[in-house]
Amino acid sequence: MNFNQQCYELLSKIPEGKISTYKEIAKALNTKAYRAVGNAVAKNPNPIVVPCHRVINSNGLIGGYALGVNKKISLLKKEGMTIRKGKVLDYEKNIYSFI
DNA sequence: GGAATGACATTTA
DNA sequence: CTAAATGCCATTC
Repeated sequence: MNFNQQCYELLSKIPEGKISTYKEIAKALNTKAYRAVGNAVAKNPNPIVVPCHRVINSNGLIGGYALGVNKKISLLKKEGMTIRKGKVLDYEKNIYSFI
């Protein structure tokens, strides 16, 4: 239960125009449960309050979204990301480090 | 308490 | 580079 809250907290810290990966989030939480992170975000109760659409796979793929992948892509594009074939181009430059 | 699931990651071919 | 197989952790049934 608390684990999910931690994830949401980190997610809300991601600034606009930046993105993060499940692995990075897990690392920020000082754990290796990137799987659990994905699980936690998947069950996010408030997709509007928490910018969960800024989380993608470590290889740059969009992954999935509760409200639909197309919605996620649309949001990311709005944020300034360039997406090709379900993956974000130059995602490495826009990864948020969770300082 | 145990088995199954998932918005993943890494390694190998 | 793409594709398939294996491992992983927390949550849920």
